[in-house]
Amino acid sequence: MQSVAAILHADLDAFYASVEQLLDPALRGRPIAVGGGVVLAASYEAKAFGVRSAMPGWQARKLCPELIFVPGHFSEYQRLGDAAIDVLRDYTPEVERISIDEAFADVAGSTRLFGEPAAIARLVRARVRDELGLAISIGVARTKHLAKIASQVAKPDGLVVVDPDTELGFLHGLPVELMWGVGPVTKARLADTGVTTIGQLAQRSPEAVERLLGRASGRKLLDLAWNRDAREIQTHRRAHSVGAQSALGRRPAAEHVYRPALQHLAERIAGRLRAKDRPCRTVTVRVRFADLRSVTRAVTLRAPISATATLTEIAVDLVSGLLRDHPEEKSISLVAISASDLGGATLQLELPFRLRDDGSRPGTRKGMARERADRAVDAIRARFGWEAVAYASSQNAGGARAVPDAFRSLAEKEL
DNA sequence: TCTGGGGTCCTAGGACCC
DNA sequence: TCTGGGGTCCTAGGACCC
Repeated sequence: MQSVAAILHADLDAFYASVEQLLDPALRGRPIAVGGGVVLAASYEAKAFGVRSAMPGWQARKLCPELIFVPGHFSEYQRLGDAAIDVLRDYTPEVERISIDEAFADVAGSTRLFGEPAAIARLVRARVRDELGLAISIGVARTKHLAKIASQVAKPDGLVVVDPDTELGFLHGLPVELMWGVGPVTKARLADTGVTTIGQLAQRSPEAVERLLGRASGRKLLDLAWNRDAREIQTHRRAHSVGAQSALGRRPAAEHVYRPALQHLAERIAGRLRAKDRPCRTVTVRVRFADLRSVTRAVTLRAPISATATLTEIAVDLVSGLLRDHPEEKSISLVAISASDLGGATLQLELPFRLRDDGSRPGTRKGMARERADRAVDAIRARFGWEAVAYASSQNAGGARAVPDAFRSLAEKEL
């Protein structure tokens, strides 16, 4: 092997639930779930009963009658997640954060200062335990994919180092669903052809796997099965899309239902676009019907937009068109907006003939009014917080079932 | 009692241009 | 007069990840 095993994958164990047990000692050792109407996260004690995230609250209670629901300390999750990643950064700047509780790190350049990768992993685990009170599992391997699998195998609260000389032996004994990109559907398709382990997958011909899973997915999966993974750590990743969605329960497919919901989503999205100066050119909406089937509609504009009112109007138009195409659907259970085709972060100059957000020329009465309104709202929110002001029609759009906005923010990626 | 929310990537087909 | 094909952009749907 040419290179050493110097990629770390670090993953905080049952993160949200562990933070709650850290904050309240009475919760330690007990089955708990963050959330209420729906389980946002579960402790290991709750998982032992079959409780999973995204599970409806009533179902979780049925599986585990002693389950304790806690509302969640979202700002603490952010603080402690950041702090744990910062521990990794003390050993290398080559850190790629995947989510609030998970990151890759390349420590190949750090061994003279801090010792072997495995020693660095032990240091990180001990410091996260001592300084933050949290368990973090780490996998160490030559590639990202293998490090990620190793950290999964290491859980709970463990360390697994995969030696470059024995990596295929380690990999091939494991079930296929541990691989990145193998979910329930792919797992079932593979099982139909007798493949349940990564080793069995590796023995299949490329043609057979590509026929089964498609060209790109098949190749990718076979590469991973042979640990051919050339991906490097990416320290600065920017999002390619920004979206938001809102579950509605079961509501009539009528404008008085979806307009306020879309308005609220558009506010959140357009605010993020303006904050990073990354207007979007493509707007996609999704509507989920009562039977959980969902359909999408998209439009790509000639000029990029970031005004809340414009995004709202486009989304409302797309959704009403979509519903006209499905007259048989009388109720909807979710609406979503996604903004993509994002512009660069460079400041846009006021070119005289450039089309504005709303398709009008700059300086028109409509365009100027929208800009003034957005700028005023952005400024108030920057000073007094998001809740300080709302566009009239989006008030109370969330409803009692909604997940708190603070929870949503945790999953947002850097724009 | 009925199933969250924010993202990425891939496939297939059509429109359009050269 | 008929047949062809590649490339790009866009839309819709789906699988997957955390």
